[in-house]
Amino acid sequence: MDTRLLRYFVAVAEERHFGRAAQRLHMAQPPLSQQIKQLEEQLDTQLLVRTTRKVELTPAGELLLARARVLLLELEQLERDVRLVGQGAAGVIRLGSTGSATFRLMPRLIEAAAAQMPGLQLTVRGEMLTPQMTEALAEGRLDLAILRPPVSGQDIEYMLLERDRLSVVLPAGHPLAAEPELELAGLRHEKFICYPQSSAVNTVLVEACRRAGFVPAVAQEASETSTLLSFVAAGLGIGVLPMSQYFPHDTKLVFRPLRNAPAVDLAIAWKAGNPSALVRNFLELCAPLAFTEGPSDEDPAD
Amino acid sequence: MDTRLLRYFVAVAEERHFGRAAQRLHMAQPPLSQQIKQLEEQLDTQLLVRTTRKVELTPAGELLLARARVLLLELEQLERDVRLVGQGAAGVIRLGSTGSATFRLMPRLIEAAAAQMPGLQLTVRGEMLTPQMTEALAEGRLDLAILRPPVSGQDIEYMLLERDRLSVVLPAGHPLAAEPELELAGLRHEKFICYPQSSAVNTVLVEACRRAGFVPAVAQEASETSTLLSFVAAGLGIGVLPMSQYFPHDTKLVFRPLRNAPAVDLAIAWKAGNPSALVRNFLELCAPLAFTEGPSDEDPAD
DNA sequence: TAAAAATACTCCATAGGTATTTTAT
DNA sequence: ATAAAATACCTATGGAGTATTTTTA
Repeated sequence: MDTRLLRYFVAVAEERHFGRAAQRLHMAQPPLSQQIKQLEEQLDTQLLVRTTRKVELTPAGELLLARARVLLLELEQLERDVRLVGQGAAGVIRLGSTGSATFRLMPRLIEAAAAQMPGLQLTVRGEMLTPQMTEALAEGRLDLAILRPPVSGQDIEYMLLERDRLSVVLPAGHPLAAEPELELAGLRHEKFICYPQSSAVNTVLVEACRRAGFVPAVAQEASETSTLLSFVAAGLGIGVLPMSQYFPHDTKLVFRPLRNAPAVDLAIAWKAGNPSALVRNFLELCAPLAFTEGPSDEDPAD
Repeated sequence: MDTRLLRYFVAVAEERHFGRAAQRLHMAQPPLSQQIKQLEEQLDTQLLVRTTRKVELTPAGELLLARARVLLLELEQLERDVRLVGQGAAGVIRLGSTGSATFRLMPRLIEAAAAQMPGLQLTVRGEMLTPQMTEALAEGRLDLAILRPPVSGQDIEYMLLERDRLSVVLPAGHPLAAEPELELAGLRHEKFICYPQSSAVNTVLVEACRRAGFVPAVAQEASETSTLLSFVAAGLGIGVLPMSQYFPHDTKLVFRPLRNAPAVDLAIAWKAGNPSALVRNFLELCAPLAFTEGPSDEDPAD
């Protein structure tokens, strides 16, 4: 059974008149009569009772009319949806994210997506680490990931969203809090509250310390920024983290910039090759949100 | 979008191979490639990624595959259902019935219908009177009615299902209970518990009494048989009702046949003209259930 | 280089058009 | 008598076939 025949039947059944239905279908009456007859033969069932004065539906015709309408609407909807997905205007993006993007960058992205890509459904998995995310991208378990470069090796492309710099967070009474700006080398005897070993920030920190000639002493690991800050506030050690992570929530904490602070970038990454139209559209949406030097809306000093 | 194209697409998407899909569709590969290309052009959307080694689905293709399968199944189901309704194997019959058929005849009909016409849905309205039912049939509010002839006039056809005869029911101590068989004329001085005036049984009774030379004195009307019998048992009067209504439920009641008992028939009626295939099938199913003399499985005497 | 999809072309089935007839009110 | 559907016949679009080329793993 062809959708064309269904459309023809619905037109005739609704108009109860072959002539008017033919007009509505932009065709002549005789071929319409033929096609309806053919439909009835195909279904081996009389659908219409015709006299020269009126056209009436048989019970089978009533059933067909009701259900054909629904089917045709569903088909139309399907066509629309396929078009939307094809144009990258609708669909699901599985987005991984580092924990430190959750509170500043992610809300902006989600807001922008909701406004500009209403057909997009974002499935966010937060609190992931860079190697986890690159692996998930490579294996197709994620479509996009917000992570901190560097990216180990293969098959991952990315676009910078934010260029950030490391800064130091100290407990309020700490002697180094007297200095307006700190040197990394001056921290060699401190105890550090660190992000997990495999995290991008920790990788950058350890490498920077190595260049400054020491290995940082890890007092405690903390996988979330809030935990890390509370450990620092409790005096368990000092923290080193991206400036953007700071906002003045606690008087027991003091932030100090680092001279020649190592850069930590935030980027959106995808598997190299052909990202889907949807992913491409989302990346276009991200591009204007990207900026290259630390936060501008908040002052990280003190 | 044509169902043919959907079928083609589903075949290719499932086989992930144009050649095999073409085989499955009993056609050559080149026209299949062309048709899929055409579908993609119609939808303005790439559905498949082809290389010479493998065929893969785009997100739009995945969506189309999933939903096209559903749509095609629905279409198939619709075709089946229309066929069933067309052949009168499925659909709804609105069946009216006189109250006195509810306990003997109706269960047999319903059982037979459930067994032989599983697609049939019977909507039964019981406790109706003959004139109500003929009117409802004429106006198309009922498809069939189980009623007692005669049918007043117009446009109603019927088939006899049961030929029954009137009998008398007496309170146990009644003088007439001594007789094994009664004459209607002998009841001229009795008080009667009657069915409603417009009921078919009452019509037959009044006419029979008129011919016997009297007008029955109505002590009480009762629209249901059970009510009527309880009034008789209470000694409020005697009853006259079809033999088939009797079964020995009460020792306070005595049944006696009437000599030359007037016939009361039970028939199934429909609007004259072209009953639908469904109604015709149901009538065919009823025909073998019809019988012409009173109950054979139960003995109405005493 | 070999398997598979795409292209080029040909053909014919059939959807749709026009002219006319039949039918029911 | 007339409006409307059915029939008869014709045309041409496009779906499907065969032969061949292109592509990429």
